[in-house]
Amino acid sequence: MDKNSTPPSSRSDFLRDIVASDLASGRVREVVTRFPPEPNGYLHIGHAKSICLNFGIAAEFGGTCHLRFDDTNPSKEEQEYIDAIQADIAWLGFDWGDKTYYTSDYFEQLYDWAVYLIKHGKAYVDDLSAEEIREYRGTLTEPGRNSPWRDRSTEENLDLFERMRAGDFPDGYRVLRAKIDMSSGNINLRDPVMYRILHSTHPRTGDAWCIYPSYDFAHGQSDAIEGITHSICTLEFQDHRPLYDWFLTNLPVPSVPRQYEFARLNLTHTVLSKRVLLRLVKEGLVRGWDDPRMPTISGIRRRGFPAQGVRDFAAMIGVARADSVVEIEMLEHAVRDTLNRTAPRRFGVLDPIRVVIENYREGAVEYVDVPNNPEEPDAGTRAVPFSRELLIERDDFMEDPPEKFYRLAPGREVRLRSAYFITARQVVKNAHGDVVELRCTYDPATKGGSAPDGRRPRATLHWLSAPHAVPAEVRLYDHLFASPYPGTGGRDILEDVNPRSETVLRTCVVEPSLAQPVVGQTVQFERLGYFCADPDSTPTMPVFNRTLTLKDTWAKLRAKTA
RNA sequence: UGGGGCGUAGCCAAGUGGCAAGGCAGGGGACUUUGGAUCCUCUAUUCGUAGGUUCGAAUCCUACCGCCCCAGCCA
Repeated sequence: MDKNSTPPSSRSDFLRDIVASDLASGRVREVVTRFPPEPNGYLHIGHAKSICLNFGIAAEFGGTCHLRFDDTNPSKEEQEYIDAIQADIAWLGFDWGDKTYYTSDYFEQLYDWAVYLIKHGKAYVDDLSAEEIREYRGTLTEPGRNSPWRDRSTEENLDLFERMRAGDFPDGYRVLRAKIDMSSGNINLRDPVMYRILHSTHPRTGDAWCIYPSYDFAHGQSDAIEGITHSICTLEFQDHRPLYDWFLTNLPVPSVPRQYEFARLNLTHTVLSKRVLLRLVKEGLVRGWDDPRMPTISGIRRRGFPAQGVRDFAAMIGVARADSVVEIEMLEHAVRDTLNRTAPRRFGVLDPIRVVIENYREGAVEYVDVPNNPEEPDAGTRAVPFSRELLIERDDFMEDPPEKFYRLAPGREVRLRSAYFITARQVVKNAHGDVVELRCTYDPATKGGSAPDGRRPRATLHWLSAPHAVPAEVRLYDHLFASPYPGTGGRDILEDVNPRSETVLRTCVVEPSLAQPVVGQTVQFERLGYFCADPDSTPTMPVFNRTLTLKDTWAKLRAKTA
């Protein structure tokens, strides 16, 4: 197998064990899973875990995975989200063929099943108000009480339910409830609401309905209709499983799926709550759902994270039932790992300082060959212009260098990557004492970056020919939340937003090959990190988002010393 | 004081009665035309705690402790 596509580990986990044994025992012939997003927001990295799980299991066991929009609440759902969700899953690299479903496609069948339960005395129309229902439900430690409407006749229930559908009542006027057990220790079994009245236009069914099924009444039956074998969801639905099973055993469903739960993803320095994400967008704290700092799929895509890295991350963290918070460094590792193998190397200087090579012929230009990716020789080389006036990173020079600083300093020789060795001869400063230019000399014998006499400079710097350098804007990103556990201090979580999560640099320069970058392509600026061309790029000003820095042991050393 | 879950290293996580995988993070070193990458190497006598069963327990039993979820006409 190609090392570039080797999964981090072909692991087994409790879900794969269950699927394998169901297949072995013949309980199921073929595996059918589903990813069931509600189209009320954008998908985030937590959904990516679920997507990789559901599509991954289906693929590994030769089954199929459906995409089903769980669109039972038109007051929160929009077509924009339906479109974005599909784009995100496709980008992640999964293909659901023609298996696109909507819970709303089953509204008629669900309605019929509700009537079926009424006829069997297992559902009733309740006239209690929302508040009364809450009161009658009891508490965690006290049982609930039966609604006075619980024992209506079948005829009356049928008539009322029909009129609910017909639009005879305003929102919230009545609900249809399952008749189960008001004293159950499991609150979900205390006569859960099956249908509520909602005069709201649905993105798909328009105004055809004014009653909508609840999640509990829709999900299991939708699974059954589609022949889902393993209905995988997150831990908070554990308490709903008895209800999920109750509907399936009390209804003439075509198949009997089973629900399994796993722990949802939590990430340090990150918030994965649709509610909070929506607020960040609505309150303008970020550039939108696809802001490069957002943990949304569209955000990390714009940031430059490769889908492969996200998939590797999902495989790396595994699946279990214990609540956990994964350190974001793991995600970053997976992303760096794939980018290291695949990202083309380029030169970019974020904070340029001028270097004049005094012994280099004025007006001369030569092109040096630079490897596109040392990790992959087949990627070839490119020609980068070199001339008398260069630009290097300001951080790569120190007039009075501390110990362990190996880069350029007065009198010191360093290598310019793939070009020549240069030695700093003189420092030019302005009236404020700021270094504005370095006068250097080069050794013509070191062309290509190696010396015939075998001497080897301690440092290699990236560089640009000043007259050929292309101005660019670079946006530096850091964690959206500085705290590893945002929102835990009793503050409003939005107060924890890192004010330095985005830094815009407008005086950067990049090599000529990046003048018209491919938007969405991530390259490595050598020695700096990975950068992805942003859609905000214009023909005269490319814009790059810093995906991640390279690991920087010098920065770490310096921080430790300071 | 009801119901449902979960506790293995700083963080994920294997392990299902035979003597604690792996990854991330961190430390040390080698190599290096990216202070990147790569490569070596170190980090749990111990599995929430206490008892018990057994030749043998992270795995079985008992009790206790801690954490998470549930009282939407959200999903």
